[in-house]
Amino acid sequence: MVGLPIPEGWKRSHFSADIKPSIKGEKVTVLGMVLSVRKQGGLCFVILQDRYGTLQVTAHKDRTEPQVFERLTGLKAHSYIGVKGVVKAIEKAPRGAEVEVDDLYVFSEPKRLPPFDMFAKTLPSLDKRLEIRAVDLRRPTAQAVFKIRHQVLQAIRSFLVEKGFIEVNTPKIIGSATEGGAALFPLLYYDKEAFLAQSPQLYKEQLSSAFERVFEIGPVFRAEKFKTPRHLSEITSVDVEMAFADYEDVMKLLEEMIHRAITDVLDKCSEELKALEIELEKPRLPLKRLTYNEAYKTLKKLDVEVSWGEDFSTPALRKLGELNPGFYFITDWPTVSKPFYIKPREDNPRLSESFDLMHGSLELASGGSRVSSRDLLARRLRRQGLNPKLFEYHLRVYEYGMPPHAGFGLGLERFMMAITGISNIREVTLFPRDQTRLTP
RNA sequence: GCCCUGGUGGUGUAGCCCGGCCCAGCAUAGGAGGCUGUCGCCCUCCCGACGCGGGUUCGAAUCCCGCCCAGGGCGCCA
Repeated sequence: MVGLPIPEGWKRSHFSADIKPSIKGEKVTVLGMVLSVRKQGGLCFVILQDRYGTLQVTAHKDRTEPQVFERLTGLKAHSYIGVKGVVKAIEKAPRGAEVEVDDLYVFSEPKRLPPFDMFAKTLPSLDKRLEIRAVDLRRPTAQAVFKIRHQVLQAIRSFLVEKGFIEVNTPKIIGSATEGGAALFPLLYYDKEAFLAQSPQLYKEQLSSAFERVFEIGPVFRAEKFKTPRHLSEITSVDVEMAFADYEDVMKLLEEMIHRAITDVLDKCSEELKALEIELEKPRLPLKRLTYNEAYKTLKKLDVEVSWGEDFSTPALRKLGELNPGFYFITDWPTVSKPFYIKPREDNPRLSESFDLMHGSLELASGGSRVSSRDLLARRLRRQGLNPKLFEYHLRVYEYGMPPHAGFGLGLERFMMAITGISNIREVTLFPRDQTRLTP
């Protein structure tokens, strides 16, 4: 029976969520995956999981066809089945209603056991689960993470669209580094050397001159050889760029965007939040804004090692996270610590119009006002040791005029970590890529 | 790349410091059976493991060396 098309009469009539006391007496066909089978003498309870949740299926020995009863009680978790039966309103049943089996169709049974139990308190190591990630994702708690992720993406998209942004996609195969540095994956592009894009940065800036407001949600690639619970080689970046705006404007946009995302998750994902035991709170706007210099002084006072002009070390960020739980901005970074396209402040060029969005000690996003003068951009490139010739394709656009613009890039997985409180980025990524993991 | 910790049945762990009491304990999954309102059911019985290679020793899961793998920390960043 494995591999056969869905047989006559076995199309789904109801989802689990539709089985309520109010439709008692109706004949239904439900399809899904078996989570558990509990036999109790002449009674059998099967928990079936589908797209919308779980449902109890019951069989009484004295009321069910003997073959059907035998087949049902013999089922293992991870079997994909169809059940025809009548909806009963039963107070003792999980959702106040259950389906009493008349007929059963088994689409597929597992040939082997997954190395974990669907409800187990103790899970196998993440490493083991990732080897058969799709099976791991059958666990209700694992699913909850990605249902929340979906809601976050929906919220971000509709928020940005409402604000007049258009969604774009830019090349992921590029001919030269976007921001310099060595953190790129090289690849062979026909007979040329090419790279996987580490950011849509330059493209989105260019596009902001044509469309004014653009955003892209897509993968970016980093070849950094880091093995930490918050780094991956491939991540999803939410990139936003806006003409006629400065960093204050886009900080406001960003905080409203995450507020909207969290609000929507609270409204629409209460089941998932419950499954993950998350106490999510809406951040209060405006978020706290801490300047780099303020943070620097605070850390210095606490005898944390800091060096002006450099990014904060991990231990320093941990300290800042202790002092500032939740979401906050660190603004006005030293110009030397930021990429060439970040605009120095007019009143003090040693500082830049830039910000990082933090959640505790975790960096979620960074952004700022951009340089819109071609000559300044070329000068900044040179000063950072980059070859302006490699960026000719980019500088060229600026010769034809460029509006002032600003933007940010938000790491979607990092944001998911902040929302869910999950401390390993792999756990909030369907198929994570890191130094050692290239499959599945 | 460096530093630190750890690898015991399908899975999660106890045992390791202080070698023999460990033909390795517990839980869960799996197999057999029992149970008519369970709800991560319950009860009885069964099955099943010391990462790999060398060494020390009368004797190694336990001590030593090498390798492999994993987790954490650091640098970098989202």
